[in-house]
Amino acid sequence: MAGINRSLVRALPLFNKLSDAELDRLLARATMQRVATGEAVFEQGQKADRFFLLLHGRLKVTQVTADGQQIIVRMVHPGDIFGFAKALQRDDYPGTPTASAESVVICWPTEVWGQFVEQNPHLAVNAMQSIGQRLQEAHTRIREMATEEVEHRVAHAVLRLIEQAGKTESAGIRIDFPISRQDIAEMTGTTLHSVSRILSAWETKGLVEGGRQKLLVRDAASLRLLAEGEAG
Amino acid sequence: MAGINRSLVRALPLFNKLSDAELDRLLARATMQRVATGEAVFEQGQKADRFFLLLHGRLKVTQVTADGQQIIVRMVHPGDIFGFAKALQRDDYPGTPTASAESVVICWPTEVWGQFVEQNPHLAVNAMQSIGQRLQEAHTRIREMATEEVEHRVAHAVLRLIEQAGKTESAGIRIDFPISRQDIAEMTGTTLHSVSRILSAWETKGLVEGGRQKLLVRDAASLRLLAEGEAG
DNA sequence: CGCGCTCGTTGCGCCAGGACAAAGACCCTG
DNA sequence: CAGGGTCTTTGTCCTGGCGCAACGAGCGCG
Repeated sequence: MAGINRSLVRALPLFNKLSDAELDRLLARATMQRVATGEAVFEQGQKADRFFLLLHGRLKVTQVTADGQQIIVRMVHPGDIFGFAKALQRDDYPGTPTASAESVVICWPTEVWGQFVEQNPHLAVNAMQSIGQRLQEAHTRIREMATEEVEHRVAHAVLRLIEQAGKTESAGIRIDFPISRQDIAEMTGTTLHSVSRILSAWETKGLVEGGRQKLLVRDAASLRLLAEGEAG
Repeated sequence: MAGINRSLVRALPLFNKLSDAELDRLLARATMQRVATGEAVFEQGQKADRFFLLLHGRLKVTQVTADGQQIIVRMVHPGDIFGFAKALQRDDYPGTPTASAESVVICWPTEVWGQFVEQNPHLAVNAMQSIGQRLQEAHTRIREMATEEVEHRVAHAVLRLIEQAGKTESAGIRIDFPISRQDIAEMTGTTLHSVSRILSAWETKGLVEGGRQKLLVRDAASLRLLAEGEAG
């Protein structure tokens, strides 16, 4: 498909052991797609006929419960694969990936996955490592939700965000995409109100600097202390 | 290795596309090991040099937090692989699998994994599906912990247990291995006390029947209603 | 067969944090 | 630059469920 930046894809860990020829065959089956901010790539419950790779931008994957509550399952960063339902033995997508920022994805029909793995075991190994890491993260989150109180959980979430999407500025580290208090609440299993209170308190202490859909971490070290230690 | 029940292994979904010859080569590298109740197969933090398959019995995988709190990450059922850290790009085991009942495991050196996947992509695909399901379960648990209150979470946990380890008896469905209130608490992110209160209440309503390390579900349908619906 | 240990039950007080409410602050649009 | 929508802040109240404490019950062991 014309338009896909081949060297960008080439550099992804997921494809690190593929030959150029193999990569080309893979890209030949791919389609590129632009996703505007606020738009969903697909919807929860929809039949899973494609899987995706995020090239640019940022997505948040949400799930809606039966009673309408929403949670953010994870963020998708550039280079991540998502919409992998079929390979995970599901017929429908378990969540909805929505663009938090202007994004570009490429996608393949699900059949392609099986075909390529047969010919190239490395791909499966790499994908498994990537899914394995997601599993680790999920377990970490479960542990946090079970044992830590809200302020610690929010601290951990923010630290994770600057790790995965932090851009160093003169005043500190900025989270590189628009994120609301509501988003952070849905990532940590609390309410918008509690997050707002906590961030305000941190701002008073000089740990962070807020703003509409913005967050700048001034003092990551103190935040880390707060996240780990018992004392605030 | 002598002593491994080949037809039992043959029947596992994980190996469903392997030829008999391939299976034999795999088993040739395996070691069998008996694990007594209460004993750990390995310890959290230990260097991951082997991976495992549970043949018989039941394991609970726990993680301990820095401040000493414990949670149950998941239960391992017969046929499940565990201790997969290396394939997931970790050097050490993230948790401790402890036998809840007399168990038998087989294990391989981690190097074997890479070798076999190269020769047999199906194995990778199967393993990925299995890990994918674990990821789904983890997300489900995260969603529950974020949105549901304790009684609902406990209901879900118990339902999951009878699904994965339920033995139908005349009076209802029994959980087929010793499980304490503390265990259920660690699975649902609450305290032993709350679980005890909840189960007592259910017993009064005739939904379950308790006992020391025992649990019998008398009325799974009502429990399911309680887990899903808003009303108790 | 009685002693001790582990596991389970239950009562009570307290508080983190959720629910509700209302008022700013910021941004886009016409 | 006025108006409306969205996001955020902050206050007040209220409750689920945790912490603490003490007791009861089943099980294994000498």
